[in-house]
Amino acid sequence: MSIKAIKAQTGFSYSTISRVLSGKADAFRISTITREQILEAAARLNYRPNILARSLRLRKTMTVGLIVSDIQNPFFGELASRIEQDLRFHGYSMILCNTNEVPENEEFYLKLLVDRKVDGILIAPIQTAEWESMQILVRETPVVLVDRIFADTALPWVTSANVEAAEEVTREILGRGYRKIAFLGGPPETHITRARFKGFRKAVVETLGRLDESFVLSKGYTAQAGREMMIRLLDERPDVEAVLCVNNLVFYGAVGPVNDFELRQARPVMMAGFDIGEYASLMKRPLISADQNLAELARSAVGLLLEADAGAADAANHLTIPVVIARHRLP
Amino acid sequence: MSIKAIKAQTGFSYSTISRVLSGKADAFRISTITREQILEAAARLNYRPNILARSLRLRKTMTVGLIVSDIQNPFFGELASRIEQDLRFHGYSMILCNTNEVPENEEFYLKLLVDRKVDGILIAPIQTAEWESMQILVRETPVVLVDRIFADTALPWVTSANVEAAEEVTREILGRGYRKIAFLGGPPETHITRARFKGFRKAVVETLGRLDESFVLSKGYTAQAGREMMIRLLDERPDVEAVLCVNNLVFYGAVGPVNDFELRQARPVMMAGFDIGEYASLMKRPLISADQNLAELARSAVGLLLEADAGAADAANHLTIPVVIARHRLP
DNA sequence: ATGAAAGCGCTAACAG
DNA sequence: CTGTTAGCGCTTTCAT
Repeated sequence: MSIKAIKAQTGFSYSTISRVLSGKADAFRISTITREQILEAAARLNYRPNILARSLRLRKTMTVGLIVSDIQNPFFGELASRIEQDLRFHGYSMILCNTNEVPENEEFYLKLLVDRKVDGILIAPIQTAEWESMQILVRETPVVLVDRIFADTALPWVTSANVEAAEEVTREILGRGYRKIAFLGGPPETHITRARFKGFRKAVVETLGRLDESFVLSKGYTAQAGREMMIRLLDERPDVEAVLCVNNLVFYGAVGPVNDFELRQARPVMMAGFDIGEYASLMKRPLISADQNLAELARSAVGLLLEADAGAADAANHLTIPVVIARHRLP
Repeated sequence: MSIKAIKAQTGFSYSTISRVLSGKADAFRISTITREQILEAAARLNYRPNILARSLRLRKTMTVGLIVSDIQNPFFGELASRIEQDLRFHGYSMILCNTNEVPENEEFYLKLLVDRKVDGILIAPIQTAEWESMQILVRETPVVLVDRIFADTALPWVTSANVEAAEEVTREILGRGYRKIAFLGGPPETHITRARFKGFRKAVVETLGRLDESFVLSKGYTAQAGREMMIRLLDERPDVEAVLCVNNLVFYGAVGPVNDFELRQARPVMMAGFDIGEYASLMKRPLISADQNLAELARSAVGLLLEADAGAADAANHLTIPVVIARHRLP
């Protein structure tokens, strides 16, 4: 009823009105007087185009979906925020979907987004490989993986230099004289845990000759998992001197038990983790954080997706972003 | 092209196919054999309805927008997550918009959501009153305010019992013998800051007879603001004994300076704040946290919105949810 | 129990 | 420079 209303007011046709309203007046050399009348009527009637109708007609929604596993995690909060800003800069809106680390939700949202005819999907997947229905959906809509990725896939992805970062942090810990060093991981088959453990193991094996398996735990990416792993570790290996946590939440979960332990034993435990970022200032303890470059991760992911959307040949579509090591309260 | 494809395969008409596919087969007493053929063809062709077309036709998108000020804040992360779950339970999707505490973005997103024909909007506003263009937009789409609200508005809202919670926390601090107690607020004209300060002042004045204004600061809701306020407070009133922070981020920003101060002065400062939640376990310090009931806040907000969407008479549409006081590392 | 046809609001040939 | 018209994919009277 809306262009129609302007038509009723001004007497111009659908096409002319549509042209003026979507900024194509110049291209069609619409007369100034006509433009003015149309724009005036539009303003007066408070005209707003119906995006649904436009999208249906153009087969383009100017919307992309972002699927993350845990929006309560400030890491994903920042990632989502940055991606949204980048997308908005390019004229796209974002629909944010939160799977809460539940694999079934991943399929649900993927379908939802495809049904909504989004122009593309960014996903930090929970699952460890392309599942069946994903294969089908992906044929319709460009998908880019970010942060968490599948090891072997033709899909474009962008992730951090996880192996290198974990190795560097571990070497730093070893360089400070700690020997009994543990790793608290997420689900063992996930890319992030595998990559970070790989770097950790490399540094330990190359420095100490061997890795003591009783120092390696893996359970999940949540604070709850971190807490449980740490309690178990301190119980089974009370001689532990340092620990590397696979992500921020595992670190946050582990801190409590470590604090208690230190009080009882009067001996500090060195802690390190990924993406502690700002939250390092809450703690009085020394710590090392490998902070991913979220700005770059977001920018690259959006870049890859928009390229894919524009139908670009998938050239260099696998990107790895360096990680920055930050030392807190350390000499 | 999609119902059309099934039509081509089965020979049935648009109407019959549409009826079967949208579960109205019983109502129209479509014969079993027909249903089977249609469903079989749909499955084979991997049919998915075009939501855009359906929404355009039905004038209903089954989507609501949520506008928050800072999605990097785990508080809003949890709020968004809970609201999304509740909405999903009722069959709605959610578009999440992040204003980053920038007022202009608020208007931008409000327009965007209205243009997208969302069925309703939930918003935790930055601004302190209904601004002009909001008035217009709101005529088209139901809006419910959550957490941050406007003091005097006919719009439905749900918020926490902020005055009472702040008062209770302050009395608890005073009851523990602290006298020189400060308040770190957000922007002074915002509802949350006003309400929490009101409770704080009431407890202080009733207990001590008067409130020393040099213990009251207000700047913003970010960690940066919290840090700056705390540094200034410790500089100007180094005799301060306790501090109540208006929200979690202000608390997080304030912790660093307080830690340093305590080390220098060998005297502890009691800290309290809102919605510290899980993050309390990161810190070794005693603290008091007034934790909002996010589950209930989310549930109520969604309830009010769906009622408004259903066109219910706006009966009791202003809800206040109790807050829980949590003591950490305190006798 | 099924079909024909109109219309949601918009854009883009095509026509002048 | 402007207008006519078809059609995006779906739902829904109104017929039969």
